[in-house]
Amino acid sequence: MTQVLRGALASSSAELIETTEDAQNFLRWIREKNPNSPLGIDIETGQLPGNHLKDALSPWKGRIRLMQVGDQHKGWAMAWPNWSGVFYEAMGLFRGPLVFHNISFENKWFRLHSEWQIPWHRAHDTMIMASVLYPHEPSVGLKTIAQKFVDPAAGIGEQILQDEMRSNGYNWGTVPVQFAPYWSYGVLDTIITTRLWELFYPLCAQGTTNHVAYELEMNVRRIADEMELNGARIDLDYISMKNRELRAEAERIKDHVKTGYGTLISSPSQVGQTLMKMGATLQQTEKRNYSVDKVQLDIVMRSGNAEATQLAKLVTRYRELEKTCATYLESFMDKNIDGFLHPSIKTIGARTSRMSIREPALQTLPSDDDSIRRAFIPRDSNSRIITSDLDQVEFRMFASYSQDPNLIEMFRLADETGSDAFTQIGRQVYQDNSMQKSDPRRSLIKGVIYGRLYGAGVAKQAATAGVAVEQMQSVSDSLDANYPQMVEFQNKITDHGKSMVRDKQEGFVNTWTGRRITCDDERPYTLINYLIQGGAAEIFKSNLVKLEQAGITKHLIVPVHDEIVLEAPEGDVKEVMATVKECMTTVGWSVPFTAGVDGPYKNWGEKYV
DNA sequence: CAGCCTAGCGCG
DNA sequence: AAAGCGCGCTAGGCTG
Repeated sequence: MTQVLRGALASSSAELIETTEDAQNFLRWIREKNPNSPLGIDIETGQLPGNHLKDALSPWKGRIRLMQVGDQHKGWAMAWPNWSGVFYEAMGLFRGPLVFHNISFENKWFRLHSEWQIPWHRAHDTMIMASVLYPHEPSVGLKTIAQKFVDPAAGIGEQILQDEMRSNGYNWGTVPVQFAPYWSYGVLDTIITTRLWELFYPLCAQGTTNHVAYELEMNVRRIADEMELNGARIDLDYISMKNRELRAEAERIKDHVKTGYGTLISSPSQVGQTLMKMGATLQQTEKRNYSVDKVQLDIVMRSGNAEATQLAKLVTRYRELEKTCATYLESFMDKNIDGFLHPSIKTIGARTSRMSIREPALQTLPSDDDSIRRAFIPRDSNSRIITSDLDQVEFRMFASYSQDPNLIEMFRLADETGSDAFTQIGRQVYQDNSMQKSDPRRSLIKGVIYGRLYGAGVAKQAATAGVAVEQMQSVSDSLDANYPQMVEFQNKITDHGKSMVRDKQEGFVNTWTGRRITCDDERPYTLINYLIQGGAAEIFKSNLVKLEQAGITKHLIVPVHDEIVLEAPEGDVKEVMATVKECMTTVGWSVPFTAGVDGPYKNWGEKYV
């Protein structure tokens, strides 16, 4: 069946393979293709009959329904798995570049449902290209990007398909493959993707400033997919036991507060009103409500009013229980598949290129106690958990950039003697060689340094540390006296940003890979943070590539900004730990990036006790 | 009822 | 002169 596409890209055509003759025509078309010109690949998936609609997008739960292949002008669709053999044959014939928009999606489906696997060395992703080239774009989805760069009408296909599906009562699981709007607009996506490649590839090919970041991101995407597929094993017995216990306590508190005060404990506005009636003083938020966050409740608890103190205590405890149960334990029970969590890793999650993880948010597990992390266990009883953290990666990067000789020497000494960098600074700044890591002055130093990296002023640094501004100012002054080039470098970056904004240009920094990160016009002071946070994220990503090259991708579980969690069979633990240490270390900077390796553990929580 | 916003809170 | 950076999730509350 042939369709001439309407609307956007009107001169393009799409064909559905329904007979062996169609298949032969498709294979002839593939053979005659110019191998230097790319082939776009896209799939449509759906939930299994009787399953939930949301399962349509999960490679662990859904099924592939349609495969589409196309170039800038013409594309083909074929039902899966009926014509999978023809697809495999075509992939064997074509040796040129393959282009996807969001390769991670297709990759995981191919990994779980296909004999053919993506040849990554000649694979491209126009979504990753867009993310690297235009980090400020709010959305890099195919429709949005195509409307902007290919054809303002590029979104019409999806709209027509949606309307047609609705009026026929179809969804992604039930729509017949032969339904023309379905397969023809599926084909259109490959045509659009190939055209995006034509626009973007020259901007990130070898020789361009974006090339290093693009290659890094393609590699990281492949590795992140393997982590998603590996999954994180969780202890369901422990989780349900813990949840029952904490839920019961939460319900008791909730009922008690409802009957005792007539207040819905989970409602900040009701809690605020009740506390005010009890005579507490609360800060107002921008809206009319009173603020009842942790800081305000702490103040209430210290104010002396017994009744208000009691309620504040209950609210604090309730929130802790609610967070633990809802965000973590129950979310894990809901999302696990056969005892494994397969989170979704967005490899360019932040504008600084940091990764983010969803469903569930495995980067935000509590670290002040072990109750959640101990739910994470190795995949089998013979394996152990290992973790590796970069040592002060952002501070080290700041130090290298600053080129401050005292700071560089301080790190050299700290690494040589195996001592903690902030303690080492304390010894120098306070002229006290007996200073230990537990010294309270250490945390002030750490507060000033990270506060600066984030763009905070001394007042904010003092407030965060809970000390007087004068005290913080004196720490800050001492640091500047000892390491003057730190603040000079910071000023250089911010001043450059400010002057760019004054000249009506975007303020930006280039990270060490060449990646360009822009700031909001009114916030040039964020550039120093972007440079460091972005650069550190890229160091960590490079380490992931080294881990893959060392052959231990199958052991990777979850990345946490500057930490990687792994597992390994007990017998291999020693060797894996040595490999991890090596891969997580980067030399060649004025201050090297070092890493610790911890374990082996029987669960992730053992690291936190 | 879905979709969106805010307040609040978890992490590096 | 000063400016806290970056995320995801949940409950309550409001809107269309």
